[in-house]
Amino acid sequence: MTRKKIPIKKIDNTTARQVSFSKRRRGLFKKACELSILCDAEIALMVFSATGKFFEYSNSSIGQVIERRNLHPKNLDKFSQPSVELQLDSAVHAMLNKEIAEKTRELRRTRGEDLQGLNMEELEKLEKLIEGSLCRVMETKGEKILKEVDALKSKEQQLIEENQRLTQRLMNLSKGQGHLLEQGQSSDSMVTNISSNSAYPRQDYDNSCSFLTLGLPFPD
Amino acid sequence: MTRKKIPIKKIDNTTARQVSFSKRRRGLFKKACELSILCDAEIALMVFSATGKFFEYSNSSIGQVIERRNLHPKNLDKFSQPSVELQLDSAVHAMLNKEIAEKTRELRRTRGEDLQGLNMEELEKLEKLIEGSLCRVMETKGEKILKEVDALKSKEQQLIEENQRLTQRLMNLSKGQGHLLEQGQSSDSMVTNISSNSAYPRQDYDNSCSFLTLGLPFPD
DNA sequence: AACTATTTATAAGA
DNA sequence: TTCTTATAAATAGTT
Repeated sequence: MTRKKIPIKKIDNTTARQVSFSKRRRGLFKKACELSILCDAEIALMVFSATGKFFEYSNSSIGQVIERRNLHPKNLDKFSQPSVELQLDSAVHAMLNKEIAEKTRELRRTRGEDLQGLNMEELEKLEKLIEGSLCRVMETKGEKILKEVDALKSKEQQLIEENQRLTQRLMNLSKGQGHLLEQGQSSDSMVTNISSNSAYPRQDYDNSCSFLTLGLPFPD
Repeated sequence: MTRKKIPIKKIDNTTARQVSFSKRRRGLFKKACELSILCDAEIALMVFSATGKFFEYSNSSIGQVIERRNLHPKNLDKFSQPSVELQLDSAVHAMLNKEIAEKTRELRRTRGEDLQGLNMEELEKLEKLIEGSLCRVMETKGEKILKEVDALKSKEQQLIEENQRLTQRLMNLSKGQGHLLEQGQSSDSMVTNISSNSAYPRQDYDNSCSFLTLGLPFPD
């Protein structure tokens, strides 16, 4: 297709044919790859050269595509013998396939794709549905955050109490052996140290606080 | 590859993606066909669109190519298709049912149901997804409204022109037979009557105005 | 579905 | 095989 237009028939010259095969095979695979990416398609491409060399491309896996092809309603008949059981199976397949197709279409619309066939009323309805979905997700998120804040607060309370107990013990000790406090710290700064050094690794109180135990980021 | 170079990533716009899919699929099949003829190659090409439609090309037969592939030393029967037998059917059922279950669960979550098992990160992701869906629906709705407003405007223009023509004809008539106007109306009120009595039922000019021809409600 | 300005693919030559 | 280049083919955006 360039220096000269060539007719679409087997290239006579063997060398030219092999060169063309290499170039065009690469071109074909590239096009297949682009199609799969651009248009979200699943593709399997198998090529045998005239000399028997094998090449294949698939964005998923050839086996997967072959299987999916065999499941496709269009190809079911090629597999079934005309026995009653198999006919039943085919009917079941057809039903299941139909269900999948419906769910797929519904899902795509719920994601805001394939909307051109809808009229204004249907669009309004879909909009309301999605708004509802969004509300529920946000609500769930809000509840989760509140729960985690509560958990944090109670953890904080426990730590404060623990601090107070420890401070008290130190105070009691220092009454008996006053010189020990001289090399120590004020009780205020001690609170800080105790909470950051001992609270995280300990699991004594509870583990409902997923921010701490799961390393989740604190919401903004 | 034309008016503008496009990046090789999923095309966002659904319509554009579908159009591109059609064009490129045809191009790909043509290239495959040319390669098989020019270079005497055996080719099998299977394509599933994002919406699940299936297309295939082969210069021999897909089944033959698949078989040849399975025989190829390179593909030491990894897990080639389990030949046509009964075990296939239960596997097929299982797979289809699994697919339905997955789609159902996905659909429920997209609707904001069954959210308890999700962590904060997943909730955020879902929220973004649904927001995107909502945007697309609202955008589609907006486009539709604009289109219909445009259609209405052009209809209006046509009616005005029709009115002017009719008025002109009446004027011309009245010049010839001045007395006829005495029992009639002014040309102003005539405009109103003409548009409401004769314009709606007529289809001479076009039928692109879906509010009028389909009886759609006018957006608020 | 058709058009067309560009980009991409590629036949021939080196 | 690989590179170059002149030309044919494919196709994105538009109508």
